[in-house]
Amino acid sequence: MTPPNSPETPESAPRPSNFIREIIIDDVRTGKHNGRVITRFPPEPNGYLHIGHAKSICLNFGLAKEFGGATNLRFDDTNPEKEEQEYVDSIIANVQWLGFQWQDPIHYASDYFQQLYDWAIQLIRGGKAFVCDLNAEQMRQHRGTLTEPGTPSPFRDRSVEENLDLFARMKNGEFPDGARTLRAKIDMASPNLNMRDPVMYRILNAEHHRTGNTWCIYPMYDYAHGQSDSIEGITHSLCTLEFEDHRPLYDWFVQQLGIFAPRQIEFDRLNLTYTLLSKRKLLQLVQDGHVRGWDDPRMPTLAGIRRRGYTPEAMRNFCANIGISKTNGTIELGLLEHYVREDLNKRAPRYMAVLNPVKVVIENYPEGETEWLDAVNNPEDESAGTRKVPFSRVLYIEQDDFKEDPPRQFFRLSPGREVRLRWGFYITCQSVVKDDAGNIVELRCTYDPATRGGGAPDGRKVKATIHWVSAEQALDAEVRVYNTLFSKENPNEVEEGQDFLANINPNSLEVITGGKLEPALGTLKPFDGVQFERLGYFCVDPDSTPGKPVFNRTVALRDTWAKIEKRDKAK
RNA sequence: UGGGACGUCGUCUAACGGUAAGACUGCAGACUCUGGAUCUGCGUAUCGGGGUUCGAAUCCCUGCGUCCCAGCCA
Repeated sequence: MTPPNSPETPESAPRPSNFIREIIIDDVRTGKHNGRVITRFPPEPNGYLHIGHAKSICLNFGLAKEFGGATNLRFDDTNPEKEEQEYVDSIIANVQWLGFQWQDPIHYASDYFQQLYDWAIQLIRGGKAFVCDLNAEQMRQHRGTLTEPGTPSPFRDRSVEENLDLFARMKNGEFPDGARTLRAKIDMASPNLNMRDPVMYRILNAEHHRTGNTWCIYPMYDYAHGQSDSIEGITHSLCTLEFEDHRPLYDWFVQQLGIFAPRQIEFDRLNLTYTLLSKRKLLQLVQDGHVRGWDDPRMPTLAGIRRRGYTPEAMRNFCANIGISKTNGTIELGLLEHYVREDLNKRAPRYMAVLNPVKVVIENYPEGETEWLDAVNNPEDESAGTRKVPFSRVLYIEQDDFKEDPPRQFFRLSPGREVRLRWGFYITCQSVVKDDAGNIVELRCTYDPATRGGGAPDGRKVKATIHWVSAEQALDAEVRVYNTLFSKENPNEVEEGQDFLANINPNSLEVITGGKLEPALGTLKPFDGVQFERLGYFCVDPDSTPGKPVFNRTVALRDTWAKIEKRDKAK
């Protein structure tokens, strides 16, 4: 197999394997299912997809593709109270954004409601299911505990006829919500709680986003999932570790029904430092206004990271390399950022932008004059070409790039020192202008016309190259700089009586309004990703308006100087 | 105190009875018109205790630790 996006990269580094892939290799080798591999990605449409889902998507689609199979997209829509069309739409868009194509058509568990109902009747006829009149509280009491067996429902031995009648009446809407359930008749003494006569159907007079009011009884996950897999001919049904205890039940239904038996295999859920991957908690962040929405660039949702500027390629590389196992681990955020930088470094065009400007006046440059200098768009990609950047007497540079009293390893501009302006000239700082309060308002510099383009004919060297923007042509921009949403590696680690909200990082969003951009940056479209030289990768936010661009910082560049500074401060 | 699963560098993953390997991070250096990128080097790990074996991360026993399960959620 050839990776589609990297023709120059031979398959030198073999795709990392994992235990599921080994199982499939073995199945294919032994001719199980005639070598067919069909997987599925089965989200419940009750929220937005997040990075954890990306791992599952990459696994399912990746494996099927590798073995010449296919992957179904199936919505597990068996709980109408929590599910909405909005979520269906966003999930479809997210899967496509990640770059995967499912086998047509899109499936829904709700497509199988009638078949599931018919199978339930079959189980009733076989004495394998019964209608139970216990309410939720009573059922809990009968279930027993982790250490004590349960006790059978008093309704367990109803006749087949009575069960058939009652179940039909449940379906016909004769009973209120919660009045009765249909339960599988398995083993109330099983050490696995899932096998203690689990509920198959509950009465729910709720409108379903697809089936409307056709049904007032809805199948439970355990009853619907395996059979849905079976109907679709799924060969390998991959899910996360918490479903291990459900596998015996999954197998039980399929076996009792005598239908095609997929194999459920469980793998570890993704955890990321400084990040929460729980739909419930993400929903709370949105509803309580801690973030600006599901697609807030600080959110770990796919909509959020897309807006943040993370690329599908980076996400796929990340997922392919974190591995699949059964260990409960936590990936460091830095690893994700590594893959983002790696991808963007190859592809993002470079521009110059000054986020915290200080004015520089080139004293020996003529007033009112502008010249256009050539700048390389991407040193990593010659085909990206060059562009013109205006240079004039008044410029902006980054405040951090000047220190009146430079510390030992500071190479940038300071009084009397010469540095290079990227793609421009060598300049030397002659004097510093301050206001009455002592704040620096302006740097007076001179330039060397012989260094045009950045080279010195006499061969003299400078230790630093800094970025800059010509004041006259500069575009004003809002730049949103993001930090982690939580200040703790594990946001769930809290003191007694607190919840994860206590760990929200108050500095997760920093809005810079006085950013200065080189003019070429005005031609970009929303979601375009670029590098601001020496600062990081940024992308255009959809909040941008024609006169007022808004950028999001995707991820900062690795910053050796910041590291030195931090270390020195710690001393 | 039931059942299910899992313990390998700081983190994640590999090694399938035969020299514990890779990635990220960290540190040091080279190079550089981005203190970017790239390149080079260095470092740290088999949960504990027994056993089987010529040989154990791997098999067995035992202890310890972590995660999941008592929804008419998925």
